[in-house]
Amino acid sequence: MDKNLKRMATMHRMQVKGLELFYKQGYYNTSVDDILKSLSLSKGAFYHHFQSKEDFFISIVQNLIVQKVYSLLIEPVESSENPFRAIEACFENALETAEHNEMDYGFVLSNFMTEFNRRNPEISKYLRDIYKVWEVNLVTILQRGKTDGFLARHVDSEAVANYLIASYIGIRSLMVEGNSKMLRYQYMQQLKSYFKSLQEGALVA
Amino acid sequence: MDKNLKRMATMHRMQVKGLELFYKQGYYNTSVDDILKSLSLSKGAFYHHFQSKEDFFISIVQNLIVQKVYSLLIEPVESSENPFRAIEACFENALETAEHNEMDYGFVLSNFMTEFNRRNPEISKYLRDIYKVWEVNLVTILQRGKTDGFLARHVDSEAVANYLIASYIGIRSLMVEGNSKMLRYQYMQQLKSYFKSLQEGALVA
DNA sequence: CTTTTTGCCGACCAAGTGGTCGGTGCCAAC
DNA sequence: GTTGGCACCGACCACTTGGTCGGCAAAAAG
Repeated sequence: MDKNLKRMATMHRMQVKGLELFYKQGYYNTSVDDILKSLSLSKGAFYHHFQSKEDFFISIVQNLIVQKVYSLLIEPVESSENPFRAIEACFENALETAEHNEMDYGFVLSNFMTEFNRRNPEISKYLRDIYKVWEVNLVTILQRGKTDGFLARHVDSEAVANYLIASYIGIRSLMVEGNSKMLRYQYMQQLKSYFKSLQEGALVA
Repeated sequence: MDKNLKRMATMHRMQVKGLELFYKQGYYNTSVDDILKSLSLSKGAFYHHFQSKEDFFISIVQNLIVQKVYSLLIEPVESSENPFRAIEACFENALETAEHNEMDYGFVLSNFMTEFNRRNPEISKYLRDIYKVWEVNLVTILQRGKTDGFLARHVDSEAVANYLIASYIGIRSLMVEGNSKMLRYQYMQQLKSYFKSLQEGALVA
């Protein structure tokens, strides 16, 4: 009965190494053999567990990437009174994690989104759905921030959420080029400045 | 003597089609044959003009991509009194162009940057240099905006420049997923709100 | 103890990949 | 008009790609 355990273990090993290499080198630039070689496994093992390279990647998205985004960008934001402080803390932490990652290749989600856009609609859809959850989560806590008096009522929560997501994607993209500590600092500084303009009582015009 | 003209014309045709396909499908996912086939040219023609696929791509960066970024994001910003209005107009126009592009695959520069990061340092360098020029240009006009009294003097121009670049990269990334008109509108709205927080006389704390 | 199932092996395949090279026809210079 | 150079051709090469398949050892089921 622990055959099933072994099965799961091997699959998981493949997925973890797969994500690592796909993230590092890109999906199309990483061969199934690359992954297998670095795990000392055979072609047979791979196609015994997964139908195809594409099927394999989708399982990675559902099992590993979803989880990553949730634990790094969604859950940390959910519980706090002041949404600005919650988002700041979450982003600061996420950027710091990236900064201390020796081998940083950017925001996983956005990298894959770029690679698969209109080239593989099915995979794109899975990735887009993760974005959607993130966006909805941000909108929710921003709305709550309005009723709690932190955000000015005229502010468009969806617009703010998308602006936040955009800036996060972008800064993660820039950080890969190096100088990430400075970039993180500058980013947090401007984020706070931006948040000021959304506060109740900020000058609007 | 118009042999040279023909040479240039053919090379240019290859570069234009090459950029189109590399942009659409990615560099590693586009073969030299793909490009040649869609131009009805032969392998011989290609390797007569370019040393390698990599050399070919570098020539595209230097001849086409640099020019694109300059004319879309650098030159339009240079001449105006109010840097905020200049940047707003420039970004609005750039986003509108992207929006009306039937086949939009995101911001060329950032897509390729993602694809080549740490996988091909030489190409990465060429791309990074273009970013640098963009950043320096933004810093310059922001600094001028300070002496002209548009920006508060305590504002960190470099931080603002990077924040602007990040948000632009990000929103272009998001726009590819569709709904780009709404995203552009929301983005411009938040950009203006952010700019307010940088004005002389904005509440700081 | 046999039989079936299962995780895994690795040789093999067709279809590409980037790149080479001997050749061909055309245009310009003499 | 001969000749030399140049743009271009396309068969060919070694190698890699995603994917298949018959087989094998070990564990589970009978």
